[in-house]
Amino acid sequence: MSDSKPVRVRFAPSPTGPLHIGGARTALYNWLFAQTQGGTFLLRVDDTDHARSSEESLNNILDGMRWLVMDWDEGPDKGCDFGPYFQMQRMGGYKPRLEKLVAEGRAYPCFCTPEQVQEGRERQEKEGGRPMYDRRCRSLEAAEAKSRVEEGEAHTIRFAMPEGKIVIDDLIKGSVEVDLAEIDDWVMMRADGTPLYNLCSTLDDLDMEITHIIRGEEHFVNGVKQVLLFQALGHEPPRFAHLPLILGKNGKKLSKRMAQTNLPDYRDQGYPPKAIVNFFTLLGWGFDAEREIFTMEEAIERFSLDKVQKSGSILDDEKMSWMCGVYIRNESRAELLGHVTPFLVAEGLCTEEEVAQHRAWFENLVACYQERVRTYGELPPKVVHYLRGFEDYEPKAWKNLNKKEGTAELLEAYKESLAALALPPSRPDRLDEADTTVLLPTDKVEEVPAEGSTPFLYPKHIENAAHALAKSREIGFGQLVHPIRAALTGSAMGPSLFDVVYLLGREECERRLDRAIAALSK
RNA sequence: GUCCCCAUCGUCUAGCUAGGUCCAGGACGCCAGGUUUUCAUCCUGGUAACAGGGGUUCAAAUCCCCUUGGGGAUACCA
Repeated sequence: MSDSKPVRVRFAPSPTGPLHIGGARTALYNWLFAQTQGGTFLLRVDDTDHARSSEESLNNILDGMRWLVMDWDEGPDKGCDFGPYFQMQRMGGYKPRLEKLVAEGRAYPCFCTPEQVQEGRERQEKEGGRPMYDRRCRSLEAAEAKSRVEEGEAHTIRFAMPEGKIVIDDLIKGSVEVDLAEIDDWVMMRADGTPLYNLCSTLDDLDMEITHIIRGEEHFVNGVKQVLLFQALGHEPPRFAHLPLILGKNGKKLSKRMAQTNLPDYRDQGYPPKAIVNFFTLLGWGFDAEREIFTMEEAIERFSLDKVQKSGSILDDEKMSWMCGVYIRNESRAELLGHVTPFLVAEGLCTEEEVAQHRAWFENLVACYQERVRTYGELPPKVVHYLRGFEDYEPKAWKNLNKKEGTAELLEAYKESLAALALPPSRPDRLDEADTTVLLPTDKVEEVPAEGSTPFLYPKHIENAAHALAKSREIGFGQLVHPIRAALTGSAMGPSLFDVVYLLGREECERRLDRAIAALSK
């Protein structure tokens, strides 16, 4: 039984486009399986579709795998015993065995043109049968075939399908009986002499001692062809596990219309890779009855192929989004800032140097938005006003400013009350101590020291002052807070207002209050 | 069309292998409350499913059959 051999699995993408999320999940399940078995996970590039393969796609796939932290034990960039890991570089091994199969009558040259084959298919379909190659070249005399080949006549090599039935014992689908008469005499080698997927893949899996082939369900019929080829070659085939597909919201095969299908897009928008991996692991497999958030280490402890769902699953991007939020909320402020910085820089809001210089302030800033974003990419637009100011008041904010008579005067009073408080200075004169001593957001601060006992004012103290002001003017706290938020941020939403005041610092708060007062008096 | 696979809340799933503990559990979403200076987070509660029909059995979400529905495959693509 192949089970006794050391487990070796492979992810074998064809570099014809960016890494698709379906492919990423296939890779993930292979990786997971290898981990659970203490086996080897290798990456092989199935680039026999030379017309569509590109180096760009290859790099894209490799980057995507690395981003998801699925490391491979063997692959294109690693020197190992079973290389090379590009099929196009393994050509030498294909020809002799192909010739042997022809000599044995297990494969045969076919001189039909694509057009002739197509006609044959259409005719059969019209007659109510299955659209298959009519196998006319299979009955050619061996000698005749040989001489035509030697004369250089264009031909493909087809596999001579045996008769009868075969039972595939799929690790996910279970036993499936297939009538061989349903399957074409498939082409192993093109007329131009280049080999095709089912040939290369089989030979490579054989040579690389692959024990388990885990891949998408669309390959199921290929599995039958490959088993037959293994047998024709006199070898025990590996075990197969065909994963159900990921479907779009309408239950149809996932397409670009329905969701993002390319992994790089998720990375570019700032989805946390761990959340993606968690989510895709869960899509088609259940951790247990109660939990859906888990680490890969935990998944490895209990992952098994026979627990994989047999039916396709619809990608629910709302749930994925929720899960991303969970992961972001669980990050430390330093991790969060590390992940967000590239997005801030890409938006031109700051440079890496600035972040490094004012690390404490930036950590406080992003920490205030940690519960308000689900991807790293959502953060920059929310914090742009701290770094660049804002152009116009949002309609809702403007309404909050204008709701009542006397708001300008109220803002003036607030500004004066601020003058009495020990607010930290605004950037660029900000002091690091202001943000290393006082950590935001306040609702995560457990204990606030008494006012005056520390050199820096806590947002809580700023809030106390605001309460006092509201009381003295006999207005509700909300009546005070809403216009101030609008004046300070141009928006009606955001973190605790006094965290905002703290982050902005004295001069900037005064500036923005003045601006609002001026705007109101127009 | 033909062949293969699948079928639990709108969605992801637990339960099905060894039928009773399931008038079906969790999560996302949604709805309603609570916390709160807004938004978000958080907490509480609610909504909602065994596709249909036949069997087998004392007993079926769990086993069998049919129907229906969905998916995949039918390339000198992978």
